[in-house]
Formats: sequence, structure tokens, C-alpha cells
Amino acid sequence: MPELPEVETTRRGIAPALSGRLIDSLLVRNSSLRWPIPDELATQIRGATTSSLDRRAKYLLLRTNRGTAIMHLGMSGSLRICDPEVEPGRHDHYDILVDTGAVIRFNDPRRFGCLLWTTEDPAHHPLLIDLGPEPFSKTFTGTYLYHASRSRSVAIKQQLMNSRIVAGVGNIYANEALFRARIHPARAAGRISRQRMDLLVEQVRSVLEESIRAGGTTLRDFYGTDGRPGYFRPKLLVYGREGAPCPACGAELRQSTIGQRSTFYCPRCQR
DNA sequence: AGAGGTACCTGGCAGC
DNA sequence: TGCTGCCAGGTACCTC
Repeated sequence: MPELPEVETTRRGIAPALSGRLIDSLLVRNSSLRWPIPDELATQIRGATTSSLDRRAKYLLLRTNRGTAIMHLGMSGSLRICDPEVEPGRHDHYDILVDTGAVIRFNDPRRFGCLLWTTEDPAHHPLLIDLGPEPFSKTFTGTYLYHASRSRSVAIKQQLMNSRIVAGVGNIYANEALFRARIHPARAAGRISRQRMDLLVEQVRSVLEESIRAGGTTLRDFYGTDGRPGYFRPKLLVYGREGAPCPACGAELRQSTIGQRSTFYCPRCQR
């Protein structure tokens, strides 16, 4: 479920409830996420005052006067503002309770998400330190991607999904951006011209931007912090549409596997 | 250094 | 209805 637009939608949804608040408590029901929630986190964060909720790649950073909570939604996680009266479900692993009485509840069936804590600058955290530029930053340009791809034989789709190259581009949007840029997903990254990289970067930005505007993509189980689905799914041009006609040329869209990830493309438009 | 594969975990679905 | 096998939006970490 959560790619960058879904994480950003989540951030925007819960930021008002989580910014500039006193944290009453952190209630951990199941600490065994991708990495265990540190035992001391509940003690550390209790009574802290939050300043902002930021995003870096697909990580959410809850900054406080004591340190920063680093949260990730994994493949199936969600953070919602919930009614404190509502009984927690099987996969509701932690709650953040703030002084307004609001409860922010983390649900994650697959438990690939995480909740960590750092008292250092989170940018220096091992999980964040090697991340490439944000897709919307001005350092992510066609020229940058072109240079980062010289003599690389890796498929451009894998290059786009490599977080050291550019942060936060996941499978759905890599497929969509490559279709929009008319670049074949399996093409060697090192064999793409600077002009085509310019176009690709532009398409990565625009598809992410449009999806954020629509509140993300709901495939099976992404709902925003208010419980409403994202509305970008009908706008996906190739993802999940194998066998359907290409929206541009009518050729039959194909599915293949690149780097163990489902890949969708038009065999005629994309070269 | 780069490429490729594995692991983490549950739920939904197709096929039998 | 019930079982089995496969697939899934992420990404760190291992080996070759």
C-alpha cells in the first residue's frame, strides 16, 4: 500500500493532530515490527513536546524536544487518527496519545513497518544517511540521473527504485513514470540519453504530484488518515493493466518481472 | 563496486 | 467449503 504519495497523504492527514502537542503516552501492544520498538521509547517520548511531522523518502519523522521518532509504514501499515473509545484490532500495534485526547493508531498486518527513536540528527541515522535526493528536490534532475547512471547496466526501473539514487520511488510509480516517459523498464540505465533522463525526471515528479493531489492510490487496503480511500487508482495507466490496450497506442500491455518486482509496460510505446 | 537473491509477515485470491 | 500455492505497495542485508 504505501508508496511516497500514500506516506505524504498520511503525513498531511495526521500532522495537524501531532504537531505542537504534548505526548501523553505511547502505548505499545506489539513491539515486534521489522525491528523491535525500543523498550525505552515509551519512557523517552512521554511528556515530550512535538514540533513537526516531516517526511524523508517513505520515513515519517516526528520531531520532539527530546528526540525524533522514525516511523515507516512498510508494505501494509497505516497511521490513523482514531476515536480513543474504539477497541484496538488484531494488527493495531501502537498508539500515540496526545494531550488533546487524540489517538494516533498504527495498524500493520505484515509488520514490515517500524518505530525507532533517535536523539541525534535523524539525517545521520543509518536508515536515512545513504538516501538519495527527494524526487521533488532541485538536486534530482535529468543531468543528475544521467551521471548517476553512467556505465550502469542495471535496468532503469531498478535504478529508479534504488533509494540511494532517488528516495521514495516505489514499484507503482516507477512503472507509471517510465510509461509516461516512453522508456522501456528493462533498458540499461547507462544507455539512456540525457534528454530522455530529463523527461523521466519530469514524469516521476508529475506522477507523484498528481497522486498526492488525489490522496494516494488505493489498491486493496490503503485508506487515508480519515478512512477515505485514495483516488489515484483509476489514473494508473499501466500498473496492474496487463492485457489491456495501451492508452496511447492500443497495443496490448505486458507484464514481466524485473528485480523480482512486477513490471508493466507497453511493448510498442516504450523503448 | 555492482548485481542478484533472501528475508521479514499476513491476508487475499485463484485454482483445484 | 477447504486446502494449497502464489502474489502483494518496502527495503535491509547477505553472498557472489
